[in-house]
Amino acid sequence: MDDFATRLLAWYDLHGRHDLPWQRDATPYHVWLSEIMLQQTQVATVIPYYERFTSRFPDIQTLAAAEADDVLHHWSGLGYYARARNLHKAAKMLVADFSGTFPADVEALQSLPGIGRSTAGAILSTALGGRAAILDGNVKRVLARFHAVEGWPGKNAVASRLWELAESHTPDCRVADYTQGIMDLGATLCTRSKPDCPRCPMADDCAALALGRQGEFPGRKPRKVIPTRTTSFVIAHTPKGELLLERRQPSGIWGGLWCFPEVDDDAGAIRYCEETLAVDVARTMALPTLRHSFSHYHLEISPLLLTLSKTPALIREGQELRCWPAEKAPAVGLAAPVKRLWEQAAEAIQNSGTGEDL
DNA sequence: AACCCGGGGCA
DNA sequence: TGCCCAGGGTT
Repeated sequence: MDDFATRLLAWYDLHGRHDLPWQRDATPYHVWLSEIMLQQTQVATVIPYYERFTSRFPDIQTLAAAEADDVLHHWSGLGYYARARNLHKAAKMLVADFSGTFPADVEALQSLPGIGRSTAGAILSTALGGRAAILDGNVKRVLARFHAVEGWPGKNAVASRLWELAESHTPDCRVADYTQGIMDLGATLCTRSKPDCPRCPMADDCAALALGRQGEFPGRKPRKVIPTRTTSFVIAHTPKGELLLERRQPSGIWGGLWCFPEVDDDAGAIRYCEETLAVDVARTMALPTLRHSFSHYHLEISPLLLTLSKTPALIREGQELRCWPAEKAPAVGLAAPVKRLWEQAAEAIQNSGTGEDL
């Protein structure tokens, strides 16, 4: 075991995190689920989702047998919904092809959707007793600093170098503790901003610290200007007090989730009601515009609440439409802004019932 | 407003 | 192999 691993393990025993929800009963299922949720998402955000998800889907068989809408519902607000679709698909594959148990090798794990090299390494080393390196965001930061690895880890050459280093430091024993420890170090001391070097067990040999350049590693992603797109949402309100949603395409933004029908502008919203839903619009009310940011563009959403003169027939060629009572957002997959808008619309409807005109 | 984050998919 | 895509939270 190299000195890096020795010191890291000693630090982990004293100062690492030992009480995360998925550490309580570190089954492969629990570790897998946590690792998928932790992709692109911080621990504090994940915890409440993890708790809700595991109480609804306590084991892989329950997950494999569940409805996609139910799975997406429990993912709503967490983002990157492809993760949930891949998770569900992988659960079905594990039950069908591996009798519900996880294969204990990196290759087989990586053949499952949503599991790449790092996630496979984490599952194998943390829950299956194997030896494999991981390279998540925390580990990249620790290694890039310790070895002063220049460049942005999104570049292949930089990532390859970091993987080499990750492999070389991974010990032969106590791999689970080492893996958790290096993630904990990155999450608690070797943080992106204001790293706590005085408390760091690696400080003596940290190349970035020696150079006084901790803040410069890992190298930043080259950034570019991102455009703003505008869109309008049709919030159709039926005489029964229901709101209408449409299921989105399985791929792309908010894939497979339910969303208010999307049109170009207010005129398009009226046209949508009259032509697609084939009902007249009694009243309209604009709700406040909201801005939602993606990594590659900003979306400016103009929501228009439209009171329909009668309930529309919902049989449409090639699309899925459904109405739910406005009082409560339905238990299906909803993107964060859609959920927020649903609540705003419900409030606006309630207020209009107490005398205020739409 | 800038920045961060693993993996899938496609040219 | 090298981009592009995707959604939240944090700073």
